[in-house]
Amino acid sequence: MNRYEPREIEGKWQRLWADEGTWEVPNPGADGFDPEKPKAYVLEMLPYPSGEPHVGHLKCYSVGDAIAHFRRRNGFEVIHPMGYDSFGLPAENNAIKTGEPPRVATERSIDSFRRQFTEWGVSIDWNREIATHTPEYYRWTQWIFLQLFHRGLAYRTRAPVQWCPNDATVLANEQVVDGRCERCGTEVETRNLRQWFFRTTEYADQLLADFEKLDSWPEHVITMQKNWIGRSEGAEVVFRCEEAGLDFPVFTTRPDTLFGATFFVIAPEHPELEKLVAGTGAEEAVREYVNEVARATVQERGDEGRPKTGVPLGRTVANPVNGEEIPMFVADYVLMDYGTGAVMAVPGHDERDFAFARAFDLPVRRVIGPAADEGPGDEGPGGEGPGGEDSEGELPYTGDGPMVNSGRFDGLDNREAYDQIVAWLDREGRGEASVNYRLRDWLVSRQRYWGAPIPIIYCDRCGTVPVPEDQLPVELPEIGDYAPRGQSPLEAAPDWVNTSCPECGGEARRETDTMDTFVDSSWYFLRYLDPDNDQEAFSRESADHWMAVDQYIGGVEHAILHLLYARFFTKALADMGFLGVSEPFSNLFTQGMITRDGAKMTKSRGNTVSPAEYVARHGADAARTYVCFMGPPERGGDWTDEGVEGVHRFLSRLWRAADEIAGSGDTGSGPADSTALADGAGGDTRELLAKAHWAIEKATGDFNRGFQFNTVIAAVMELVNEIYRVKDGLLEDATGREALRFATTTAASLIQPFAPHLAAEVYERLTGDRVWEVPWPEADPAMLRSDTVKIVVQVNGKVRDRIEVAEGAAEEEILAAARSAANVTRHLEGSEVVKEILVPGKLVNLVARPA
RNA sequence: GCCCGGAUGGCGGAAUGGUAGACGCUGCGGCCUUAAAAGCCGCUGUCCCCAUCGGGGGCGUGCGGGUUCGAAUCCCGCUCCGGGCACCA
Repeated sequence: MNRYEPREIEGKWQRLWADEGTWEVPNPGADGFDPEKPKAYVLEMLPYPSGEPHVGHLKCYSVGDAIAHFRRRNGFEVIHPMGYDSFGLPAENNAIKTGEPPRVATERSIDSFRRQFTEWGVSIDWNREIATHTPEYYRWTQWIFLQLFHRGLAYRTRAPVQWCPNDATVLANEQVVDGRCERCGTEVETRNLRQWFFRTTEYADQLLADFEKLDSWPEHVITMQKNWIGRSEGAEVVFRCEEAGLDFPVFTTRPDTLFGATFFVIAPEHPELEKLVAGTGAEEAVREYVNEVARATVQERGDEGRPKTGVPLGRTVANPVNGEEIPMFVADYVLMDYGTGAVMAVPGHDERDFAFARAFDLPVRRVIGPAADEGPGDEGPGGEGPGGEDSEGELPYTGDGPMVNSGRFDGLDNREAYDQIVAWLDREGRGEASVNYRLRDWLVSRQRYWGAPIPIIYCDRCGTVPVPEDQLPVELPEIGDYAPRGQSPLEAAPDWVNTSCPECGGEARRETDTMDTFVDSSWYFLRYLDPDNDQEAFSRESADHWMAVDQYIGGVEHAILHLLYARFFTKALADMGFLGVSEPFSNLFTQGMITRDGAKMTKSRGNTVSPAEYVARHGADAARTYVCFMGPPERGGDWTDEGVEGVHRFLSRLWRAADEIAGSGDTGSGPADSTALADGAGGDTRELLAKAHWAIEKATGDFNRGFQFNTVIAAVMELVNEIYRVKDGLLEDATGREALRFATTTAASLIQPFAPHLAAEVYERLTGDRVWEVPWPEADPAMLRSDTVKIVVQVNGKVRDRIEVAEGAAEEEILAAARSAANVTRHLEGSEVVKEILVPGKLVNLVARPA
């Protein structure tokens, strides 16, 4: 008998697939393109090539490849490309340390990734491979930047931005977590710099509304994005400071509490602050406070539990609803980059305003009573009933109720008052309904070397001039020193920086910042569709055919950043007429993280798993199948060596069964016909065939039901166990051998999405056919039925016996058999049956009561 | 604090109103072998009872209640663990 040698088998099939270009698919208009064939775009998130792929990659591409194979065998033309997110900080930081150019290290990593993906046997159309650091790619990243610029969606402005002192660059809001740099964990600082932004806020509403257009995204990812966009409805209300001659609009979600405003707060960065305090005598104290706030880290300022601080300004503003003059303060709990940078403070109905009022001993006024229907039957502590002093209720009160202390609105339900007050403000020209978002514009400038240069030139005469499209790409120059010094390392390449103005031809300077690498990965799925096009980023025709991505697979850690940016790009490109779809990813699958010894794998813990090592030891098929078998793929799992070995053992059993059957002499060729075989067959032959059809049914169902790969694989394991149970007996005769051949080829066929090499080998040996070209099997309903069914008999809900009855037996017949089952009669002794429940094909429950 | 997940044998998990623990791992036993490895076969939630093969019963899906003939599954109230958000007016 031969041994299962995965490395030999895998190498053989990988060479064949590469030589034949098995996974390559043609674009519309190309040779072999079939317009009738439905397409499926299966895509895993673009990997960042660093060193070697880790188990997270193994899982992602194993899951994605299983889906790709399954779709192909269900009749789809599957586009399944691969590339590299090859700009980015790790390569650059390595360059700073070692002096080795980032390109060299990056391309070495890319080679390693490509080699391993090949060794894993992932079914990739390598003709479409891209890498974002190549001029052929970033030329079009720059081109898209220019399109956004022309449309007003890319702009440059001076703004307070978050600066990471360690990485020496600014960061997008999304890249700051708890006041720290998401990448390196350093506390970020606020700096006031001129930077490039993409106007993501322009699409805030559409980004929210279009969740409707998605077929299947995990609910929690949608929730996370909704929270991130943070839409709030409210009103903009103008408060006027007559002494300073200034108007201060505020945004509030609670215009119904307007009569409760007892003071007014503006942010320390508010542009009118200096003008406002001039001549009040508070200038010095305010300046000191503002400086103090500026020194604090973003994290310190963001701490919610911190006591409220602030400084009175010696000015008042008039409350538009009642003309009341209320004092103004500057305080850092008001943020400049949300709303208008100023708030009306209603301490009676807002926690934060309440805390500030306590600290500064300011009046607190109730303007909404507790809801009248606090619950009549509700036995609250000291429930005094409606006659009690309900205005003594706890403040701040953030619930609903009737209006009080609100002039002509008193007595109204506060929801109703909300609408009336907004309408009144509108009529008086003092305010209007308004919507605010938490989402900010996307800061894309980075003061780093290893990214796509921003294609802009600054000319003293002409101002900010976009690089003409025919001069793209603006190539990244070679430089000698990559160390960041608070400005882009590109400043150190004078030949490159100094250029001529495309408009007037005079002396001009290039923009030296590069783009955030999330820009590169916001459109790569479009470049795959037309990777060699040197006239366009992608042709409209190719995008119309292949988009949207039918199944996107990746880690949940990209739930906000990458997915939001890619959605923004898609919408902008669609609005500019380059695309016919406005959502890039119809279906999203987020795979769970693999841990080791219950902990996240990190180099410092020393608990990392090298996929290459396991592929070398047990084969790619075992490694791939194992990561899909660990548990439901959307959940995480703990890697164990025994687990991989178990899967290897299973594949090995399948291989040896096939080897034995193939070596047993006269077997048929081509696929075995199980229907013909089943005709008149009994005993083990019949049972084996039935098990094979059961496995087809189970595997197909679980595949379609949210990619439950663990149970798909378990079903095939059961089939293989059944093959072993009957194998020795059935090898005796031709019919038995044919049944075994059918069961074994079925097992190979069902395991093919996970273990494509082994499946190809087994299938070819037993049928002469290529399994990846064979349609996904279909279960024969006739084979799923059996002549008899086992029925569980319960007495009062407890299982007491099992009976076997003919399929389709009459109800009375089954109940009679149930009542007379040996162990049932014992439990019914001295009782009478008062109710009989029959679940067809499953169970009988006899409800008995003492007689 | 708010919003999402999750909790089932020694372990990963299966079962989404109808036999709890499929499948895999671990462990134990048997066969094969001079021996070992590999392989093959069997057992493996827990406690108890009768017994020779075997058979029977109690308990059991984080905790407490409820609905139902029947609940891991549905409802109400908790506990713990994981993730996300958090001075966003």
